[in-house]
Amino acid sequence: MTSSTSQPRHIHVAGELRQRIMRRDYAIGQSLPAESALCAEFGVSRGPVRQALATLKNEGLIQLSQGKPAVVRSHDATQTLDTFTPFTQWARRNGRTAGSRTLEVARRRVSEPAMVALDLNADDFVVDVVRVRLLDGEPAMIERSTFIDSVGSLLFEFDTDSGSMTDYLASRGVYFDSMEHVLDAVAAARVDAENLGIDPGSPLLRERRTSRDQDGRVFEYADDRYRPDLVAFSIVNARTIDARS
Amino acid sequence: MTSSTSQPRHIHVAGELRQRIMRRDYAIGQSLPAESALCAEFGVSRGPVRQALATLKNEGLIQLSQGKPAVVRSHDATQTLDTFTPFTQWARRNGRTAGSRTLEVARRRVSEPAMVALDLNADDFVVDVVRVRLLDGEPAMIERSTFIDSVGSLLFEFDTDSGSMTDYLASRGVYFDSMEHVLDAVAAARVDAENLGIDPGSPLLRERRTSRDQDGRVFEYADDRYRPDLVAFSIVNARTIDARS
DNA sequence: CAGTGGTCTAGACCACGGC
DNA sequence: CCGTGGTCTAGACCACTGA
Repeated sequence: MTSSTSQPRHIHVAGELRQRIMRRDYAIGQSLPAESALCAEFGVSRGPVRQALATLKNEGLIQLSQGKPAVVRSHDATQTLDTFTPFTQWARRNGRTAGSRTLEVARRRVSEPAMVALDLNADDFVVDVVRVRLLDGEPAMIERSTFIDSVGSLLFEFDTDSGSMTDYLASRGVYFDSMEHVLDAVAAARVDAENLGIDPGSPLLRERRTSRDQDGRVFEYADDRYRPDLVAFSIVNARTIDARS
Repeated sequence: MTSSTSQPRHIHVAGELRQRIMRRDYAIGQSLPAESALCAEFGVSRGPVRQALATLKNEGLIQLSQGKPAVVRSHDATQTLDTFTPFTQWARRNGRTAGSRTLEVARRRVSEPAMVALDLNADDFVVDVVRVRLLDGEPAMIERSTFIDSVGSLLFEFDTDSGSMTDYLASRGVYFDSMEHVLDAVAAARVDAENLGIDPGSPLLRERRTSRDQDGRVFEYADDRYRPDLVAFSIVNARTIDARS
């Protein structure tokens, strides 16, 4: 009877340990309890415990090595693969307020790059959403999302300035299951510059994203451009627990 | 008696499946054999098979879902967390030739940003290595690495133009175990522009990297600047097999 | 040397997918 | 409905760590 109705044990263990680490119960460099101790404490076998530790390792929180217990590496999971969490959630987690100013929501024929990414035909319709995203009130990013028609049509019933589009889509049964990101740099176009309050030609960090739902279907293509003085991407590239060769 | 002396079974299974996928034995969208079939074929229990599948999922090669076998998502693992493999290896894997033109290898007192990243004192010595990295003969990136003294001193016995610094360090017992990357964009400084053959002020993709060895010690800090017209970072952000909350 | 994590097995139960 | 993957257990062996 630990907490909610029925959560997989390894998730519960991971959550509990993550909380302790972020609460700074352990100093950086300090060891976690041995696996056997964790098994005893949580009343589970080694499987779930090891799965939980693998999760924390992937989040960059701990360091695993053979022969000795896991060691705390970092107190916050901000810098993670999960840095690619949706803008709103990311801001909230970092104690900042996210805002949004919608420039347009339009149903139209698909553009060239989106057509390729979404695997559509030239005469297919899509829904484009262009928004300026604010961090603590300041323009930090300009986001150009293109959704396949079936998903995009849901957005006309949604106030795109009000909150998290991700949460809204999830409530309508569309989950972001995996995303593919391509990162590079571009010079700010005139529109970009005007909306972000910077000089044309100054460097922007660009993220082009392809999102898939739980069934592996691509449903979003996005071109996001960030002001590098306000936002940077941080990624922990821990050798995956099982990738060695 | 499958292959080498004694390789963990899950690594062998992952390698075999990876090879089949990249060899295009399965079309994209096609299902892999069921876990039970894989168990039978490789003569192992479900544990190793599932660990192998988790690896491939993390590499973005397959899609896992409950109730049905894994589905092939991509034929090549180029776009992976492992995109952060060392430059030389990355180039080789993509069928391109990597080159290197060393600008300097110098032992000197640590610079401000490296001091912070490496957790050193202002009067500590480090070894700076500045190189222009070439792709098929063309300048693609300028790399400024700073190594802690004990590691950097190894580099004076190494021809930094000859091959992979990573491989060389590994041969001397220094392994890159995990790295932390911060990505943003900067305008090309005059030096950058000259060495990369571009205009000053044009946008560059910057990667600042902190590398740790197998014991979790930070030993390298690097500031790499890429020409965005030649290189982009590609990352697959699959929901980790065990991270759900 | 004893304790630890890395790996593996055999068997089990459940929730979900598709027929 | 049966087969699938998601999860879990109990027990085992080995390689490595550190006193």
